[in-house]
Amino acid sequence: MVKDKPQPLAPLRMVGTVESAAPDGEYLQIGEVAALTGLTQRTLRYYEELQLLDPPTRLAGGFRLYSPADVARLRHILRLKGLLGFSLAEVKAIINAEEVQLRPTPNPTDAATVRRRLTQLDHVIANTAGQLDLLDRKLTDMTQLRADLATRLHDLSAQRTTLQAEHDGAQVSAASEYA
Amino acid sequence: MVKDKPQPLAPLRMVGTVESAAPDGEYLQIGEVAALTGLTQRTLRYYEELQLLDPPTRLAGGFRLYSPADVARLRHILRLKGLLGFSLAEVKAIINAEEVQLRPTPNPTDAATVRRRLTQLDHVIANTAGQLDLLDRKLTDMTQLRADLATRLHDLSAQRTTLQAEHDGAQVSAASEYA
DNA sequence: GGTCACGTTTACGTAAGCGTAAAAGATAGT
DNA sequence: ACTATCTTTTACGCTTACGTAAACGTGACC
Repeated sequence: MVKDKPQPLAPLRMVGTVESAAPDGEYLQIGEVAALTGLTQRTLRYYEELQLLDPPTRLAGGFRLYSPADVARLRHILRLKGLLGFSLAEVKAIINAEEVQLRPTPNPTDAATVRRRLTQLDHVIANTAGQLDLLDRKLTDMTQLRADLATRLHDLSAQRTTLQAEHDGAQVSAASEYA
Repeated sequence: MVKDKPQPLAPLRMVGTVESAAPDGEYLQIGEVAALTGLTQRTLRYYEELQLLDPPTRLAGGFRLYSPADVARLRHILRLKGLLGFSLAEVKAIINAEEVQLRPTPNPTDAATVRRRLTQLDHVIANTAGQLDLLDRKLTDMTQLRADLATRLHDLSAQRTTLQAEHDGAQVSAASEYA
């Protein structure tokens, strides 16, 4: 499961001139983010290429600098993909829809604009509700699976103890032969 | 999302001679199984090719006949794949491992055999426990995601009612212009 | 200023998981 | 026997989600 080059994680922690006048606080380089998330650098660049991640700020030399927000967004992507099984294209659509509604109304009390935002909001709400439904279905299914697995594990343990006793018994009788 | 050919699902329910002397009860043809599971016929044949499904019994003419057990196995495959995100190769390994331990010990009380079965059992138990752990991690993560989604949905609804009031207010004042 | 680990872009490669068409045979109904 | 609807196998194609190499620049350190 080792990806990329061996990359024995080494020094390199610079404060070289940042281009985007970023306040530089908890910014991470691509290798660190990769190690943090278990992804490869290739994958991070790929996600950026697909515009799942917005272009990170860059160090003067061109090195990517990921903000905590970038990392958070990445985590969100990963759970949409890993937990709900969405494709990257679907994930992109979802997070784009999410971004849209983050501004709490710029308050342009124009009637037509408000109506447009209303129907737009309704779409987003419907989508979110749909995701919730999907998630709930998955949750119930997984709970069922969990029960099945637990039962199976229990049965296996029982079988094991039985076998163990059988084995000990055989050993004892074998030992008694030499007693 | 429509797969295969349109296949307007038609008659065809025969009792033509079954080859494998199957008692014929709830046997289904491939198209019916496909409709039942949401998979395509191609996918069913593909799974069979990967030996995820064991070769179904065939009608004299060569048509596949799936037993309820086959369908059950298929469902199990689908939840391992869909819920836990295993690849088909991993699924195959898992169900193979599962099959092995279904026989409740043929009772060959040979000491060496018993020991082999014990370590074998231990492996299966470890794997099952591992799956349970994975599932539990997923469950907690999904619960978290559910909470986030619910919060978001709540916020969106609140935003909607606010906007709706705003809209109504605008309508009212506009209407009052003509009163 | 050399070195070394880390980063950059560009581009071809690939494995999984099917889709899709082609040509043909099977079943049931008329 | 004819037809409509199912099924069969064979085989090439395709998309997603990255892997992997090549060639080259960068940042920090000695």
